[in-house]
Amino acid sequence: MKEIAVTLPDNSRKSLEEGATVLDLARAIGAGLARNAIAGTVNGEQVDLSAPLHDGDVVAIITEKSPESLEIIRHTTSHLMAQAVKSLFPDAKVTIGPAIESGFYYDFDVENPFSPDDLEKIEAKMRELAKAALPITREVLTKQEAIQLFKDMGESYKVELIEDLDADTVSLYRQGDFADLCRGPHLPATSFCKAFKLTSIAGAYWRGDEKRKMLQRIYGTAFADKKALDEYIARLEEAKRRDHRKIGRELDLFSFSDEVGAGLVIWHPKGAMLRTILEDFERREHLKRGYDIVLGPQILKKELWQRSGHYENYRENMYFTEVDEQSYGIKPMNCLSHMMIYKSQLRSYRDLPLRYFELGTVHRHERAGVLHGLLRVRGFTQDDAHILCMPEQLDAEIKGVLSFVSDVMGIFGFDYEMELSTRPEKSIGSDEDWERATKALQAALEDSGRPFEINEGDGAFYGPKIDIKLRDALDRKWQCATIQCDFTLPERFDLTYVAADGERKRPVMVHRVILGAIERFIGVLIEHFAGNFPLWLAPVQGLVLTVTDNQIPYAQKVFSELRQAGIRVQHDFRNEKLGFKIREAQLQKVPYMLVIGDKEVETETVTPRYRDGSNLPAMKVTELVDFIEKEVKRFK
RNA sequence: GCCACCUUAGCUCAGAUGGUAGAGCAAUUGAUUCGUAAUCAAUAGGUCGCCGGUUCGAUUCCGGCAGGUGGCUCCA
Repeated sequence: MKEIAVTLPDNSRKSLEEGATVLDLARAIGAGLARNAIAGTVNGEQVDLSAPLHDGDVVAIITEKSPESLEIIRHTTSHLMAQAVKSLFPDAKVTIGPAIESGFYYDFDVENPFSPDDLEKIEAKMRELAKAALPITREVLTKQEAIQLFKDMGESYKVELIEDLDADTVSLYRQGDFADLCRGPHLPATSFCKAFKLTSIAGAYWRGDEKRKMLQRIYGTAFADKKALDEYIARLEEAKRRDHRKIGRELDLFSFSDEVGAGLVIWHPKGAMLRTILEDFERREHLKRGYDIVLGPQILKKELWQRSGHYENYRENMYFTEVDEQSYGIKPMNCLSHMMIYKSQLRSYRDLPLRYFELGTVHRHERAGVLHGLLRVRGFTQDDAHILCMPEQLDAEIKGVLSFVSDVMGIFGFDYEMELSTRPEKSIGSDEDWERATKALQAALEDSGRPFEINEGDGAFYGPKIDIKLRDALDRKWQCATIQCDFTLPERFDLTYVAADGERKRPVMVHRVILGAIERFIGVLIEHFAGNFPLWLAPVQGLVLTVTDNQIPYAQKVFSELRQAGIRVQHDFRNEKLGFKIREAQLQKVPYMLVIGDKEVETETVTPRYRDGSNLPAMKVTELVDFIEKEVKRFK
């Protein structure tokens, strides 16, 4: 018998008989490894345990503990689900079923949509099939054979997929009487699916195209073992507790009203205070960095929107109002007034860069189905700025914005993800402009030292952009900061500056937001802190509590002194037991409860209790003010 | 906009196979003056999202609309 040798991850070599598989290798290394093995990596490519090895291969065994195992487990579980669906609903046509970040899904074309009861039936069937321990086998067919096979099965979506594939052969996985087109790899048998749960049903367009048929998508999740699944479910429950819509109501921050309109936020006193704190913070930070604060009107003449191209490209999302036979567009963006400010006088290269900052409230008619709490609304305020600069200043300006983003996110304790979107097929502007702008964005990203992704062809038609995304409690990504280069508007509005040589030149425009929309940012902020805002952001920093009615006169004095010192305090002098008042303050997540009983009256002090339950020593009001001011300065 | 589901008191939720509804918390009133997560009692509170249809009768069945939830699509 011939022997082959393979290399393991630790660079050791192992000799095997010719024809040995990944599983044979695992066995040769150890029985325990063979038991835990679920797949392998050969020369950098993931393969099944049953894949044969060749002389010189570099091989690694994937076990349940390997980071890459989750995707394989989920992918196989999605096949298991498809098998269950086919067995319960033989008329269902299968389409695609990948693993995703939080689990997996599979799309089916069925006559009648699935009901929640169906979900339970399908899950039960999956358990039955898993228990049956059906081996999962791989075979390779020619494209023609595969098309014929799926045609015979009546799986027209699969036929379409295979026809579009750019390959001579395709691989097919079988388990029991179920077969699916798939690249793999997969678990060796259905019994390896040990911990899964179907989570929801949704509609989804075939191939993501809203003009094509809507399929039924079933979402589920799967893990290596029950413990990990339970942890995931616990995380979901925690996310529900942190939901900004729930906390927003409980802390009385904001509301929506169908009498007012969908997607229009009503800020209550505490929410409006939180907003104001953020806005003040923003104004200070922008002034520090050389921005000028500007302010434009809410409505601008329709003709101006026609000139900018918004009327042509964005009209569907705009609100209009007509007065005295003149149509006005309610602004969906803030750029136009900023352009008008630039144009209000002749600009010299010595004036540039100009950075106009506006906390600009905009209205966009987002489609009804997309609204989501504070995270997707129809009226919102952006921390918007437009930088007008010479092309050669672009690099420095973009770096400046990125470091601004980094500073601000650091203060809030947010981690974020960055994406660079490049020139789409439909776009305007010269190759040279695009290249310069894209390079500037990329250089700034590289300079930041953080990882980033590139979305080829995903830029705006008027220029490339950097998107910065934060995650909500459910790990959904929301775009907050964005930096976009724009070649159109300076052109359309004929913006110029006088260069050193006396020539008129065209400035470059950068649109950018740091927090994005204040509404969305607050939504993410609420979930991030679960409503426990740090002292500098807390709309109510302290609550003065009396033990009995006897302390009210002194407590009143303390309360006014704190107010005068600029501390955001409220009081609770109700005739309730202290325990009850503490409980309420705790539920309101007030950082400091300032307890006043006979002791404090006598010594002219207050005893602060932090919301984590710890007590500070009794202190004078002036000491408390100093303490709070210090904490606020540390953004704590 | 599309698919599915949901809408009952301020909030969280029960409920009747069609005969106009209940709990807890909150609110109000009274008693209690009690030092670190719920004092006790009483009272009040709902055209059962809105508009149509079927029916002797609709909160319940059907249709439309509005709002919401989870997705899809979109996101200049």
